[in-house]
Amino acid sequence: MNKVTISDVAAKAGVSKTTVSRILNGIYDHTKEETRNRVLQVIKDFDYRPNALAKGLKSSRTNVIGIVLSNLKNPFWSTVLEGVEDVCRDSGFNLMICNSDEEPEMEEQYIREFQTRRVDGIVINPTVRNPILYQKLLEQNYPLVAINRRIPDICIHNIVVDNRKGASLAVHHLIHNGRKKIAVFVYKNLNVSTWQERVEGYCSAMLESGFTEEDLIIQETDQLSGSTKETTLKFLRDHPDVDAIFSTNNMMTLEVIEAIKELKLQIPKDIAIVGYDETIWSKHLDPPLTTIKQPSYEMGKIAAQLLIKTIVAKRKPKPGTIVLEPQLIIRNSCGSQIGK
Amino acid sequence: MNKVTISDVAAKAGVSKTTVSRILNGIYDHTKEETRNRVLQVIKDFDYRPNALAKGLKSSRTNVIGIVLSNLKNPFWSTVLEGVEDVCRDSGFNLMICNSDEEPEMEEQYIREFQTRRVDGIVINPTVRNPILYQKLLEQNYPLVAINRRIPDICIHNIVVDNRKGASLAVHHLIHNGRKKIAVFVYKNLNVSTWQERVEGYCSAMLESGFTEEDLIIQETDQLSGSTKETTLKFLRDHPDVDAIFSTNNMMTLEVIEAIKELKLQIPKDIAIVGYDETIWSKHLDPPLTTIKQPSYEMGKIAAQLLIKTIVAKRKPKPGTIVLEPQLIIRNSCGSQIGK
DNA sequence: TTGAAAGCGCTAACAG
DNA sequence: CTGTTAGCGCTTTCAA
Repeated sequence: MNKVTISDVAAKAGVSKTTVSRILNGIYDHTKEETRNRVLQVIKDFDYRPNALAKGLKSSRTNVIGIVLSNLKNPFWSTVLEGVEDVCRDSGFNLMICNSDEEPEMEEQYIREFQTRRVDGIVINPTVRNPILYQKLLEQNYPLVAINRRIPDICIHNIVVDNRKGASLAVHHLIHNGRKKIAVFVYKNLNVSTWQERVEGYCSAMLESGFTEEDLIIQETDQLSGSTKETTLKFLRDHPDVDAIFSTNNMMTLEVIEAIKELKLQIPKDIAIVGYDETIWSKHLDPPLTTIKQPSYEMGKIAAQLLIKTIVAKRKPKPGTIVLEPQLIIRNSCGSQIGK
Repeated sequence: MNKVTISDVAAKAGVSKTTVSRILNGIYDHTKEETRNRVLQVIKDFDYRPNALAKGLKSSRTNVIGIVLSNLKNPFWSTVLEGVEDVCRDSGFNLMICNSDEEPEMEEQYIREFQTRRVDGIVINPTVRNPILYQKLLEQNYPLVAINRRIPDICIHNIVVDNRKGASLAVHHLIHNGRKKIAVFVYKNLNVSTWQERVEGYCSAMLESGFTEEDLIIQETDQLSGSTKETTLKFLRDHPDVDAIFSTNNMMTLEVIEAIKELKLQIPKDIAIVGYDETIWSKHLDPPLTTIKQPSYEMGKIAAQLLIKTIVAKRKPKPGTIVLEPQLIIRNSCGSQIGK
């Protein structure tokens, strides 16, 4: 492969490894321009590339960060990844990626592997089921930023979107469009703050708009492909009076719509629907979907920036929770009224 | 951070580093069970983790592979990535990812960085505009597998999907559904074999079905968001007699459909449409989209398996081109006729 | 302005 | 069955 080392370069240029190293790292202050040019020329001639392993071993900085995600299939995450990638590129970092698949054991194992590889820091969408692990990382002072989900009781960098606000936006939009029986659909999962918060946001928005506890309709559904469609079918038969559904996930929304159509109900005439997450296909659905957009690219970008800053800066940023704002994108799935 | 090294473990256990190293690497043949247990215990007590950098430096194997993609946004690629990820997990490899953004300079730079980090091999969706680079990699014997696009004239591992076949499937389906004026839409890009091949497949399928050169309608369009919609609008006005469009890309298809609807034309009554790539949303479009499915997950999986095999095996697999089969998924965007 | 030398943490002959 | 020793390719005092 690439067998040329710093010694080869030094020998050829008739200088010491030290000098080459200095030049490599831009420490020009102490090298004569002449030698510098000579060395640079040799480097080019040899197509020499410093071995990052050796460098990292010595300097305990690898300029690599890791990201652990849990579901690449969801375009929400590819967008986050893009944000992270762009920042890495601009900061001279490389990126390692892995998939916890929502399993705490996998999450723990991957984090260990990342540490083993001396990755400088980690961006993670946490399963939230490894509190002791997160705590330990914090104590080790290991640069870490958790995104999308809140990690309770542990003071680490945490970047989330305001899910209560998002839900509130959705519910109010529905109410302003004259809907009277509004249900919320949510995946079963006790540990995930995002979904809890969306349901909570739904509840408070309903209550503060004059609805009562009895008006709250919360339908849980399974994340297994296809099962939301079944759930929706059954739900719609059991609740013929429901005239609006707030669907709290982008994949879920697709199945909800499918079920509605299968029952020959019309959107938005019979049922209005607000989805969560703006995707490439949202506006191409029939009808174009009104949805809550999350700043996913920004989340990735901010997370990576924050992480890299805590890695390189002397004065580390104080950990805390950064809350990003969701946004209502109005299209035609709730009726024609514009704005709220 | 994690300051405990192999020496600490050795000292504590009262053995040499060699012994610890052997145990770490599962070379149990030459260690007494008693010492082994003692060492293992110390490792656990210390929560010791070998430094992968030092290991890689010594053994010139990092157990990391790199993947260079060009467009994370497209779900086709997230699926490929998933395939690669799954194989890595099963084989004890970690994955570095980057985004060439379709720019040859970026591609070259990232490949260099990967080599600098002593990544054991690379999976790449090549821009195909760096022939000398690919050639050099081949000569260096650097493990590399190119996916999705054909690299002409260079004998490296290359995994592609049969695009002519895919196009042929699409065109024949359209013809069997009675369409007479069939157009193909393709992105402008002279270097990308996938798109060329789809157009060629369209042409041959048309010609062998009794159409003549004059019947071929090839519409190029720009990859910039929104511009395909404009192109389609203009196209449909200029070609009012066209009754079918074969759209060679999944994003493109969304815009084509949007334009068709804007003109109040009906799918499939007025215009039939076959898309390329099966996505999560294909079946939820209005009407559900008939499309050519590519085995994207398999492509990622096979690529990673092949790459890892050439990395670890003594007898390297012979490079060559592996062709995967596309598949026609029939839904309702071409009329109701089932099968071909 | 430059270089010698001592490691970073690990592996792998080679000896015992 | 276990240890000694010599590096892997780089950075970084310290000295010249």
